[in-house]
Amino acid sequence: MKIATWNVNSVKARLETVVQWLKEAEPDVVCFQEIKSTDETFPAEAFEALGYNCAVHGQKTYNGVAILSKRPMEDVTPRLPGGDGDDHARYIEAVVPGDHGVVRVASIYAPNGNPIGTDKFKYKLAWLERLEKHARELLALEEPLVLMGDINVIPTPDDCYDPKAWMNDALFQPESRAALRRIEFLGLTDAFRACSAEPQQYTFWDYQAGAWQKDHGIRIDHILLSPQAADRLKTCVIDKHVRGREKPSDHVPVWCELAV
DNA sequence: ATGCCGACAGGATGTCGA
Repeated sequence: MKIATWNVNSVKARLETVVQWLKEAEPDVVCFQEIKSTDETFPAEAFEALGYNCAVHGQKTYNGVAILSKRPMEDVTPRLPGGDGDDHARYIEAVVPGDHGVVRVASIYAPNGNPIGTDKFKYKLAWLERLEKHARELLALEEPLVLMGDINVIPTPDDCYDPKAWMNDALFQPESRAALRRIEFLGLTDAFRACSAEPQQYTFWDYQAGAWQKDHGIRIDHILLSPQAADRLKTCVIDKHVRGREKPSDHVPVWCELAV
């Protein structure tokens, strides 16, 4: 089963680009982040025409996540538990049938958290703590689990072009990195790092300052696997070339192949 | 030191992203 994640930076502005990639990559399941559309305005028809079922948790203007699956999904849960009063659409989870049992998949859009020293940074850390708590509960199910999306954390200095340039950014704060480590240390495997130790492999390049041309990127889109999913991991790939196309998202797709 | 670019809402330009 090929399972992908992609922060598309507006599904409506990106529809042509996204459809082209879906036709080429043919993922069985794909998680989108930053769809920037409501459930009502999500262009489901374009994806249904390619054979996908859509589970959408959207909101107007900002955020918004979705899961597309060729096979019908079960147990669709459009929110992260906890955080009462939090109305950001940043999490959706569903169960997808495979050839040899089910896989639980979550599309995650963690808060950016900039600037540091503000309520936005506190919100980021609190949100990641909620994710940790939920991940602990899901891991107790002892089933193949794929937590994937724009986690908005640079895990190590090897995952950015210039650690100094990110020193004062929320994405590279010690507290942010520790929050991601705590989630991973519950027993989740970074699928990309399980397949490659190569440094400077990025999933995001800023639109500004010629970041793409200079390869000034960061790796912030992650695929985290439960032991039952990691045992079935065959490969994990960053579709870097997509960033060089017309009208690109600032993020590129990341996908893994699981023997499920 | 700051903006650079891009999407959005709305109808100019401020907010947000990372």
